[in-house]
Amino acid sequence: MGITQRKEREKEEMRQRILDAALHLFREKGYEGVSIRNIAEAIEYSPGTIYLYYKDKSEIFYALQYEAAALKRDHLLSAALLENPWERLQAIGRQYIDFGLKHPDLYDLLFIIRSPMESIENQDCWILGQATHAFFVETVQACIDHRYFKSTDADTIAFTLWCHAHGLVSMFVRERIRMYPEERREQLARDSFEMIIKMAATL
Amino acid sequence: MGITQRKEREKEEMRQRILDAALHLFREKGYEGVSIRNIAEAIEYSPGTIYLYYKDKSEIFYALQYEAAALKRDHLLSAALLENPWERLQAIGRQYIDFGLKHPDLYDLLFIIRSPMESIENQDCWILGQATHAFFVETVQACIDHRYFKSTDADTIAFTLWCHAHGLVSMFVRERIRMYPEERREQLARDSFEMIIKMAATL
Amino acid sequence: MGITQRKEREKEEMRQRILDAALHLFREKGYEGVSIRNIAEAIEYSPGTIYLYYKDKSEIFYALQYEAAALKRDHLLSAALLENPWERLQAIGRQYIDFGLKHPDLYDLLFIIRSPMESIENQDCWILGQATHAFFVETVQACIDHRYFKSTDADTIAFTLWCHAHGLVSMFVRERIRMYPEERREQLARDSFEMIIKMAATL
Amino acid sequence: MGITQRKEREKEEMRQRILDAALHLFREKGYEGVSIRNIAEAIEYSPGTIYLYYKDKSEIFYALQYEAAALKRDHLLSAALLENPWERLQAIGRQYIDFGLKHPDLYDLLFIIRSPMESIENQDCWILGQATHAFFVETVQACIDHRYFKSTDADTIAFTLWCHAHGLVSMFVRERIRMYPEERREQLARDSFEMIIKMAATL
DNA sequence: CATGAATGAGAGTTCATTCAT
DNA sequence: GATGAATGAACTCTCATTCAT
Repeated sequence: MGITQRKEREKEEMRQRILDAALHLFREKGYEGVSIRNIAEAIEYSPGTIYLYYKDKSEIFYALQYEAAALKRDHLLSAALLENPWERLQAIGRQYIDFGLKHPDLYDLLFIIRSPMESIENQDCWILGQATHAFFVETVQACIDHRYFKSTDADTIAFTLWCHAHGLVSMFVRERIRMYPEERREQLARDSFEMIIKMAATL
Repeated sequence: MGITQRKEREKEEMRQRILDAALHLFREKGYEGVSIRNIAEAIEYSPGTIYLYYKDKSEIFYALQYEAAALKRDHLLSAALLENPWERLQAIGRQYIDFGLKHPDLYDLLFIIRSPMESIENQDCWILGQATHAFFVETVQACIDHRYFKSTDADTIAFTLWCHAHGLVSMFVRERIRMYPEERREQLARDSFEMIIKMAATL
Repeated sequence: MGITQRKEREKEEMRQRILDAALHLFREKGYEGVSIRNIAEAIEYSPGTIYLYYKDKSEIFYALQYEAAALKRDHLLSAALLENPWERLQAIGRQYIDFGLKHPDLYDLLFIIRSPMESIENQDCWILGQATHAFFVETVQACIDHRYFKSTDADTIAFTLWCHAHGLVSMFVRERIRMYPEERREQLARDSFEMIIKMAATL
Repeated sequence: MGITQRKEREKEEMRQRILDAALHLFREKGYEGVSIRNIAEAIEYSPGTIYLYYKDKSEIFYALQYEAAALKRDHLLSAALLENPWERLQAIGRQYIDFGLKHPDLYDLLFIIRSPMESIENQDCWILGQATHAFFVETVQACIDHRYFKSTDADTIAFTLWCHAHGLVSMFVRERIRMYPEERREQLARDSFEMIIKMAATL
């Protein structure tokens, strides 16, 4: 019994090691830089070994996405603690953007990359994402309930705010922010966030 | 005399056929799916033939991007005709989003795809993009001048609106809109656009 | 008749232009740099046109070799004028080496490059080469006749001297002279030539 | 235990097989005729397999060169044993030429072929070559020290002798010896060697 | 459990050559 | 006489994946 457990644990550790290496490569060299061979090299195992822990490359990819989703959830945790829904909403937005700018690769993985999204294999990640999203919508609803907004369409409000945040981060992640001079970018992001908050307050 | 013209036309047609094939592949299988060999196969020519029309792969890519940029500009032309700046601004936004939803592949090419952006070879496309963007910012400024906004920070207003529109379209293009049931998506997009317009009116 | 002649002349001019371009490319980028396309580009004609003047690539190659052989012969002409056989022999050697060091690419073409030597197409070049060589052997023989050498084996003497000169030049042309520091190379070549002359005088 | 050894041996055998095939192709079709695909075909493996044993094409080339250098050194070993410097020098020359005539392809590889000579990757071969050359020069020096030569310029003497030997072998390797009828070639080589030795004795 | 050897497919490119026009 | 379009084969190299050991 203990043996089985240990084996199980060791297996999990190996999977994690593979994931860590993959994530590392992903951050360093982008999507193209992640190849089975590269991962194998990084963890100092043979390419074949990878297949003992993951069926194929896409499985690693999904696991990576899940990992990113979990990290993102953790990043929003501090915001979740705020009781006041309006403050909480602002904090969520701030942290969401912060996450995206701090971990562009992970954000990319979650919200931009083209991947076989439809595949059911990615369920875990999907569920996690939906939970986070639900929590966001609920916070908007709470704001409505507490009369922070006159509008009562929680979904549209949430979607609109998300559009802004996603658009903002995406421009950084995929470098369309180059439209603006480097020294103004950060300030612009901050100002735009303030502006959307102020705008939202009028809803 | 006519011969030269015909030849010229045929050459142009061939270039277009290559571009069309490339775009098609791009839509179907994403950037990775576009290979010289693939294109060649699609148009039923040998791989070498492609090189008679485009120097290398990236040139095809740039041509594609330029084409997309031109189409997008054309798509926004009708909006440009409106005299009233506030109405013009709304029209620009509407058309921008409309373009993105109607031509997700082109939008992707322009605003999402990872590509050798820094390369100067893509100058034409870049210039075109900047012109369009400048026109957008000028319209915002015109709105300010005509007292449609109290805020006078044209750049931030423009950026914020762009963030929203880009975020919205991006979710469709890269299928993160799957978070929402299919039958609600379009309505949500419309509602969100209305909402951002209403919000903007309070600036 | 005049027309035929003009045509003939024009054809010859074109062949020469092709050859010049080929030679130019050969000098600039080495053997690999000479491709039908490259030549065509250089003379601003289409690749197909080349085939109207030369059957295939190897024919150009042979013509090039002949050209090189003629240039080399011309280079040795001044030596041929000397009456005294011993002085003439020295001059031939000096000029031979001089030619090789000044035109390493041509020397390569003539004496080093692997080519379908056996092919009869190269006859012209071959004949020219033999003539030059015969003249060299005759000069050795003349030295013998005038008692500059005690040995009477003209062939072996000629061959030995040629070995030295060819070895010397070859080391430069194919860069095995790198064995020696750059600043000493030229001096070494000169000294060695003096040495072989002095040695020869003892024969 | 034995397994590791066997694997190691098998790997080495495979590397050797690749090298042999490469050398074979090299002999048959010259440098241009050696391609990864060709080698793969020759050993009846897939092209990719080659890359499991050699990083890239140039590595194979370097390995080949090194092998040739080692064989050549071995070929000269017997000469090295002779105590008398003058006899040793003659033996070195004889063996050098003998090596070149017996293994024209290897000689070509070492002393004629155009290759990325400057590359440091070829260090091993380079070092080996320099050692051999140093030994040769030292022998000349020893001859000087023992008054076999009056001249004291070891470098020039060595270089001159090398020029002769290299030129002689080169003519055979690159077939310029065709200038002479086949039945005389060998004799000519022998005679010329005798002649250069006799000449050297007068230095 | 892990390996290492191997594969087949595919990438972007270049080339000599042909041929209808 | 000249062109330009096209081909097919070749090039080096990388990759995900499989499988006997």
